[in-house]
Formats: sequence, structure tokens, C-alpha cells
Amino acid sequence: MARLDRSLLAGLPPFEGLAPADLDRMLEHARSQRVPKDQPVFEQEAQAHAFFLLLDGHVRVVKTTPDGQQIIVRYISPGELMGIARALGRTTYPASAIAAVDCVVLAWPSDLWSEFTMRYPEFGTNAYKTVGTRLQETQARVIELATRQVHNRVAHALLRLADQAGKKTSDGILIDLPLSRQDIAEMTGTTLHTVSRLLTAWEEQGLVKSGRQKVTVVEPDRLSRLAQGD
Amino acid sequence: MARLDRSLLAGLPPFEGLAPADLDRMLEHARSQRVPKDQPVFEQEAQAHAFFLLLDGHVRVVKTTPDGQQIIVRYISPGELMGIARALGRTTYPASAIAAVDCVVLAWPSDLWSEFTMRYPEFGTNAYKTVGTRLQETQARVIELATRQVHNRVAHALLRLADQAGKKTSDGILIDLPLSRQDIAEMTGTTLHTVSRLLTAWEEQGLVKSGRQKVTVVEPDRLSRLAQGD
DNA sequence: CGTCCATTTGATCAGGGTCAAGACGAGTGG
DNA sequence: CCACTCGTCTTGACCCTGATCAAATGGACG
Repeated sequence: MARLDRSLLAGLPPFEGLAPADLDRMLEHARSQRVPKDQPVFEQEAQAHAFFLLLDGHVRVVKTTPDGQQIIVRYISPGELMGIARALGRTTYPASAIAAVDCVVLAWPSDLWSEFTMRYPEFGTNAYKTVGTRLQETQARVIELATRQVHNRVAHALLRLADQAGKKTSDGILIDLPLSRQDIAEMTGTTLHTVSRLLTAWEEQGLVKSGRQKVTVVEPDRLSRLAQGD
Repeated sequence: MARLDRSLLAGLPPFEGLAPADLDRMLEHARSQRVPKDQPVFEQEAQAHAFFLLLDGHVRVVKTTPDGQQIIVRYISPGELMGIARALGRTTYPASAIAAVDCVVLAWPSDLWSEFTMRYPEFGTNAYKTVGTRLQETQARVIELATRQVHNRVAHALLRLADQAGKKTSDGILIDLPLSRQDIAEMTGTTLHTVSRLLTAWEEQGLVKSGRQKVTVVEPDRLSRLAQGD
């Protein structure tokens, strides 16, 4: 295996402000790993033996309720930390992480978490900032679920995905990962049937284009208006 | 004003593990403050000039949407930190905090946040653990909103309140703060009408007793069954 | 005693979930 | 290369949960 190069990490938000030598030291303990599409990076309830950085691909973070219902907590993009159970004071993962496409991740043993956050305080600060950001995002989602209608939420979810994993095409912004109606339903707290009906209606109005596990946002502005007031 | 005594903080979760001398040093910079019922401790969007510890009372943390809808994010109990915008990497408060009853709080200037977390790493650890806990609670709430019916959510909310602010009485567990139907609705993403109907139905079955801004949980076990399965 | 606010209760109805069936398309094995 | 299968998506019909609209009741407090 090729030696890991510090340029992999330099410039990524979690390592903002770290000295190159510190990056090297952190990389020495990292293990690089390929995760094929649909395979788990880590699983809910399992012992959190490692934490991860996504280098390439997209990862779906999923929570399953005791009665088997699933909801998608978030999608992870390259450069983001995941599985940082230790930062939440946990010893098990609170959710599962599934590769939405073939992925490359770096993994560190969880034992190193406290050492890293103490020895490289910039890393600690960045990591806790991530937790803070996610808390705010999650709270925004609570508000959305409590106050907005389904079509608002679905429109908003598509815009976020387009922003996070969008690829310009001649048609508009393609959400560049396999995304089923079911996935969208699990992000927004509704059913695949309702999502399907919404998408076909929007397609007729030229707001989006969609196909099998594929959505393109054609008119972000009009969709955005749908997401908010209506 | 009486000098603040370190016994105020000793034993509270945020100060777990701190040396008495460090407690004293932190207290030197604290200002104690009475907040009358229904008055704000801090307000959403305002500059986060201070962070707080609730010494006595109960505080309602509320978010208001751009179109004026409110939702209750959580209730704060004595011994908890609040307004720790800095821990989230923010300079403004993400929500408002309203005294549910007459309260006593300690306030520190936000400028001291980074000094405290660096100089007293145990405090930092505890504070970030709080953020982690709240993230997990908020995520649990997302799942609940996305997957459970209204009666499940209302029952669960009452149980949490009974746990957090409950007082044993001859009737059962009294939720010991003013709690209107509207408040419960804002905690669970429904309307005061639906909450009212649920409570009267439950009262007929002897699960709860309720009056004006007052709820007593009579049969926690049966209510708990209602909260989960059905 | 009057006012204000919390609460109750009824009537209505629509958003969206559930149930059911079929169409479509991609990948697989013969 | 075709047939088959499986998973995704669509669409219709139905109905239920819970929101909305409206009005009345009842305490609490000045």
C-alpha cells in the first residue's frame, strides 16, 4: 500500500490549523480502507472501535428504530469525520454508516481519540465544532418536522442534497449519488408513495427531472420557494 | 450580595472533577442573577455576551421560526449549563431562554469561554459532553417526529417532564412547573386542541390528572406503554 | 365583578398514509 | 440474445389522523 500523504488531510476542515508535522503523526496511526457500495463503514450499537474520515464517496448515516423503521440522519461528504462516538461520550455507534457508492475512508482506533484531542487541540476544537454544527442542523430538522408540510420538507431535502452532492449538467443540478424515493422518504419522515407523487407533479411543472435512483434539480429557485413559504 | 460559595457548583455535572480552588477561580468571574417568571435569560439572535448556569428554577428554551411559530427545544433544570453558544461555534444565541418560574442563574462573560475550557480541561470535557448528549437527544426527537403518532409523542413528553421536574404527590407525579396545553403542543409538534383532547381522554382512563397549566402523571407505566407501542 | 387566558368540545375536512396492483428497467443466467 | 427476476417507481382508491374553524365554559386575578 502506498504511504499516506499529508496532502490527503491538509486543507480539510477537521485538520484546519494543524502543523504539517502533526498531520504526519496523525496519519501514522491511520489505516486507509476501501468500502464497496452498500457495505457498512460501521454499525449501530456496535462497539465504537474506530473513528473515520471520508476521503472519497458518499456515506448514508442511518438510524433504525427498535421496531425496524429506518430514518436517514445525514449524508457524509468527502472531508467529513464520522463515527466520532467518543466526541459524544459514547462507546457504541449511535447509527449505522452505509457506503452510498464505493468509498475510501481513513480509520483511526478510538483509543487515540483523547490523545489526539489533547495533543492536537486544533483538531479537538474542529471536531467539537462539527458536533456543534450537527446539533444545530438536527435542531433545524426538528423544527421543520414539527412545523412544515411534507412538500416543504421534500423540496428542502432535495435542495440540500443538490448543494452537498450536486453536479452541474445540461439539465440542471444532478444529485450525484443513488437516491431512491424510499431514501428521500426516510430523510423527510414520509412515505415513498408521497415522494413519488410529489416528484411526478414537480416533473410536470419542470422543477425537477428524475429517474431510477436519480434526481436532477432543474429550477432551484422555484423549488426553493416551494421549500419555504409556498 | 453574599459572596458566592463554591458549594454552589461542587457536585454539579458541569464541574465534575474540578479542584475546589478552580471552582473558586471560576466563581470569581460569575455574576449571580435573579430572573422573574416569564422573563428571558437570553434571546434568540442576540449577541451571546454570556453563558449561564441555572441554579434554581426551570427554564424553557424556545425557538421561533421566521413565520412566528414557536417550538420548545427543551426545559433546563438546575445544575445545567445554557446559552453556551460558544461551544457551538456561534456568536449569537440559537434560541431564547425564558424563565418558566422565578429563577436564579449564574452568568459568565462569553469571553471567558475559551479561557475556561483551556485552563480547566475537565470543565471543557463536561461542556462538550453536554453538547454531545443534546445532539443525541435531538436526534431521538427527529426520529420520534418522523415515525411516531401524536399520542405517542405527547405521552413520551409527559414522561420525560415527570422524570425531569416531577414531584411526588398523593395523586402521582406532579410536573412541577406551569405547563399549558400549548406548551405541550410546542414540545411535540401538534396543536393545543389535540393535546387537550388527549389529556381529557387519558384523565377519563385515570392515566393522568390535569388542570390549568398543571399535569400530574398518575400511572407512569400505562402511560409509558402508550408512549411506545400503543 | 369583569377581564383575560387557558381549556374544552363540536363540526368539518384535507393532507397524506395505507392498501393494492401494475408498469418499468436493469441485471442475470441460460 | 432472450427470458426471467427482482427492485424501483407509478398510480388509483380509500380512509384515518389530526389540523382548522368556531364557540362556549371556567378559573384566576386585579
